[in-house]
Formats: sequence, structure tokens, C-alpha cells
Amino acid sequence: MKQALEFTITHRLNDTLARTGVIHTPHGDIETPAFIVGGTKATVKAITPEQVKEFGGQAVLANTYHLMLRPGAELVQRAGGLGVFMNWSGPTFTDSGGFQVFSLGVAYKKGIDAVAHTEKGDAAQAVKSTQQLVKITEKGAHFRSHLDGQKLLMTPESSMELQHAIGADIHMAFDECPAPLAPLSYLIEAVERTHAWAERCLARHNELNDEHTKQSESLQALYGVVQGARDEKLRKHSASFLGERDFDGYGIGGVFEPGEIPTVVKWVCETLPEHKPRHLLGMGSQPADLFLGVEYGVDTFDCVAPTRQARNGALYTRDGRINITNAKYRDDFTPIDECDCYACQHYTKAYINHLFKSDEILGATLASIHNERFVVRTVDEIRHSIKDGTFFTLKKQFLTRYYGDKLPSGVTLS
RNA sequence: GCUGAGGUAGUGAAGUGGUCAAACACGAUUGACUGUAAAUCAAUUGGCUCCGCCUUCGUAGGUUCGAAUCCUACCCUCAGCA
Repeated sequence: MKQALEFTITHRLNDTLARTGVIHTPHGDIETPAFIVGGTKATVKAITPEQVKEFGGQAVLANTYHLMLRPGAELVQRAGGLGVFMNWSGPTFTDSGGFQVFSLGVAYKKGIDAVAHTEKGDAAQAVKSTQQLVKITEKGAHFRSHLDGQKLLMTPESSMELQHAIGADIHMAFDECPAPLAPLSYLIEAVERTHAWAERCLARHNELNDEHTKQSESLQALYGVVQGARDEKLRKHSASFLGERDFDGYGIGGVFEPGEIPTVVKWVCETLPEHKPRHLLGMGSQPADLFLGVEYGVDTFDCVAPTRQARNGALYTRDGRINITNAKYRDDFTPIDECDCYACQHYTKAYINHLFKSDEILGATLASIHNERFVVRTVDEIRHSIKDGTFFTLKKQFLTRYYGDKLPSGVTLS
């Protein structure tokens, strides 16, 4: 059978897991490391696909759960698939909906942050609330739609069918993302379930790809998703189990602190087969995520924070994050940053401050373009630095300037 | 000039004898946001030597143990009539 996805590694950085490469998809190549732009509901919030292209976005990631509810996967299929529907001609990814088991379950109304960051959270309660709000069984996950409350069941098979209907180039296996604080016994159970689901995903995915072959349609790729929270044995077990299966690449799920990358991501990436691409799910809003992720073997990232934070007025600059609504920017007639994005080339902080204060939607657009450009450019710089061997110099300079003396815990500059 | 209504914190607006430094909304200030239930959410918003004290509800007096709330005078605003 024809490969659904080809991945070529072009450079490696000695003594690290970092590499550069190219992911070849039916809708074009992705030069890695790459930041994949969040387009959950088949739109990159507040900006057009042309603008995404202009700031250097190479691929977009949408979400199966959201599109299943609205407008429906079948409708996206009838529209001609995700790319045609949203007028994005480049490569596309879909997430499986597995993360919503977490965000609508354990993290429900508490914020993901509260669960991921609390040192001494109530682990038993974390599991309990999962079971109450999102019922997980071997069969799949029972959800309630956040739109109208209707009961839904998503199984590995149905997630594959939905993702094939939506028609992205790269799909994610349906996984369970447990709260990192859940007791080990539960984490083990969740990993085993994720593995069983992964095998079912792969089986159904291959059947669907066989049908594509018969119809002379291009094949779609499937990434297995590694779980295992912060546990070394579990992470390595998960990476090794999935690594032995014929996935086109791998997602790494459930990591929330940059300081965890040198341990968790490293365990995973040194275990996974080297010749397949690795995607760090849901991380990559701050430079530490990007530098450490790449250093420890990540090829692609996706993260909604650049656009979400942009809509809420938090903008990235080389000297750290700023809040554009701060009073001091009211009459600051300089651009957000030394930056080549559309917003920085044409507008001042004072103007964008005014847009936010006035609740004008152009503010969200300009801020989103800027934040996305910042992240995409940072990854581009990292990619080049691997090719010319200046990665560690760049890392030190970049992180020192961005964080000053407030480096996130667990992050080192060497 | 007459009649009526009214003057409460940055603004609008509750409150009409004690539980009022005064609801609520907006505004303002700050913070958070990482596989998007997020153009969302949270905190602060009279002063201070801040688990307590001081000064505030047009101004000045008064009644009362106690007043933003009752009385008197004055000032001002708005509406209608002259």
C-alpha cells in the first residue's frame, strides 16, 4: 500500500533529539520543525487563510469534536473537505476529539490550568469528575454536547470515520487525556485504554484508506497519540507500544509545563521510531515550549494560545509578553515589536490599544496576526539554527531576552 | 416668577432612620489564558499607620442614642406654566 505520508529528515543536531525535515502531504510540504496553526472550527479565529499564508503558517489543525457538532462532518465532506470548505489550500490536521474528554471532563469549568498546575490537587476528585461529566468506557467516550446538551458517543471507529469525512491530511488517534494528577492506577488504565483504542483507530483508518485507494483518492495519515502523564515507565511504554504499530507519525499528549519537556518529551521521543514525525499536541505558545520541544525531538506543534491570548490582548514581543490594554500603551506610537508582520508594519501600539479599548474586532485580527507570526517566526529561526549549528546560541539569546530572570521552572539555557 | 421632579462614589443608577464606604451596571486599573464551551475569566476601584480608624451621599444648620435616609434654609439642575 502506498505511504499516506512521507517524512524526510534533512538535518540533525548533535547530542540532541533535534532535527529538521519535510513532511510531504497531498496538500504540500511542511518544513519542520513547524508550528501548526489552530483552526478548531475550520477557521483560524479572526484571520483569513490568506493572512495565515502571509505570516508563514504552513498547516492548520481543526477539531473533529467541534466540526462534528457544527456544521457536521458530513457537511464538510459535501463541501469538498476541510481545506476546500475553509479555503485553505495547504496541509491540514484534525485532532480526534479525545482532548475534549479532558477539557469537558476533568477540566470542566475549572480550566485546564487548574488541573494541570495544582501540585496537590485532589486526585480522587479529578478522576471522579471525569467519570461524572464524561463517561469513559472501553467502547468510547460518552459526551454531552456543549451546544445543546445532547448525548453523544465517540468511539475510536467513529472518530476515524468523522476525520475521514472531514478529510484532513493528518488525523489523530482517539485517545484519553487524563488529569496528570490522577492516581497511577488510573493513569495505567487510561494508557491501556488509549492503546486499545489506538489499535482500533488504526484498523478502521486502514479500511477507510482502502476505500480511498479504490476511489483513486489521496490517502490520509494517522498519528498515534502517546500518553502516560509524568510517569517515565508509562510514557516509555506508551511510546514503545505505539511505535511498534504502523502509524504515520505520533502525537504527544498531555504535557502542560515547559519544564516537563526535558523529561516527558525526551522519554517519548527517544523511544519512538526516529524516521516518523512527532507532533506535540497543544503546546507551543511560549518560546521555552518551542526551543525545548525541538531540542527533545518534536517536529510539529499546535497551540491555540497565540490566537486566544491575542484576542484577550496579550501580545508576544522579543522582550516578553505584554498586555496591550495597559494604560502605558495608550499613547505609545511605536509598533508592538521589531517584527515583519502586517500589524507591526502598519500599526502602532496606541492604535491597537485603542481598538481593544473600543472593542473593535480589528484589534483581535491584528493581535492574532502578530502572535502567530511571532511563534511561526520563532520556529523558523529554530529550524535555521539547526541547519547552521547555532541552535544553542539562539536558544540562550532568545530565552534570556524573552524571560529575563523569570525563566519558567525546569528550563535551562544550556 | 410660579408649579412639579430631582441633586448618591469616574459615569449611570439602587438605597428613603440602624445590618451603608453605600447594591448593580458601565468605565478605569491589573492579572490569567498552552490538542479553543474563551472577542473569555479573575481581582481591585474614597483615604489611611488597612483584621481597625478617618472622611463621604448638593451646601449649611437641626431633630435623634443613631441620618444618604426626617426637618429648616440656601445653592444648583430639569420639565411644565408664566
